[in-house]
Amino acid sequence: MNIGDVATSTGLPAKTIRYYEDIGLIKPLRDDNGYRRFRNQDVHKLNFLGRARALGFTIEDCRTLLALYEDETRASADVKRVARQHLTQIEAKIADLNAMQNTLSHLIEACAGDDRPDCPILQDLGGKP
Amino acid sequence: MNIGDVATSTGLPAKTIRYYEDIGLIKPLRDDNGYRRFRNQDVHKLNFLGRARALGFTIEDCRTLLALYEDETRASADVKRVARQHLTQIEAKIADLNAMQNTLSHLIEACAGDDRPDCPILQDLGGKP
DNA sequence: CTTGACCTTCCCGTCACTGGAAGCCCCATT
DNA sequence: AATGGGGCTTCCAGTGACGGGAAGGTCAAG
Repeated sequence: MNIGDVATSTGLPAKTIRYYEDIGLIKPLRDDNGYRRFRNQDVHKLNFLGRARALGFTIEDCRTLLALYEDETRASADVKRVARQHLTQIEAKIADLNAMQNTLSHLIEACAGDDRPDCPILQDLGGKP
Repeated sequence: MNIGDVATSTGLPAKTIRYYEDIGLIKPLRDDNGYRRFRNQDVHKLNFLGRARALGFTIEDCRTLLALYEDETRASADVKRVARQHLTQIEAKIADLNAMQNTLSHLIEACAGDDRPDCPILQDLGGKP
């Protein structure tokens, strides 16, 4: 399989696949013409990476998870730890965003949104005294 | 006021303040020795920027909002539109993160987290058939 | 033989900073 | 007067995870 086919089949952009090779996540073979040749295991890894990225894991987490995935002697505790740390970060982000959403939606509600200049949003940002 | 005092009083790092000048958000004066001299209006703008950034607005949004803030003839509708677009993006991010959190927390619950290799998290990422 | 779709590498740009180096400037102490 | 320490300046490079686009090689079809 060439990169285009792999891109189609995994849903990952070719650019991303090349990038993953650059940073050593996958190691496809090369044909004589220099084209990358992807084996099933490469495609499988890319699907793994795509799913892990979709869950928001960082590339470094993905590297770790992939190594654990390949390691038959892994302890599931190691996987769980990585996942739990990531979950904690996600929850922190959700909390931040919820706070922003709260503030913003209140301000928006309070704003007339007409052609007059009075605006509680700007008042708040300006440090309404 | 020199940059250090402004950093202390606004809570923004000096680096960030210099950056904001670089990209034209503020225009402090200069003393003869080349030091930036910040007027009250500069500090006020920086506080505005700090609050807008804390609400997650992009720098370009901040630029727009600051311009509206300074424009006595603004229409509050313009402010509201910017805020609503941003709120929409925040809500989209929250939805994404909630989906991740959902999936992740279920997977984590299902994982024994012991010294055995069996792991539903990796099974899921590997595309459990 | 040419066209057009692939593929390659390489370099720059993104966003909002952050770190660090090299070098002035100012004040206080010795 | 020299020194020390802090603060200030600029500039350059790096972050994460790619994406855009240029310049050029390769391949199958007509």
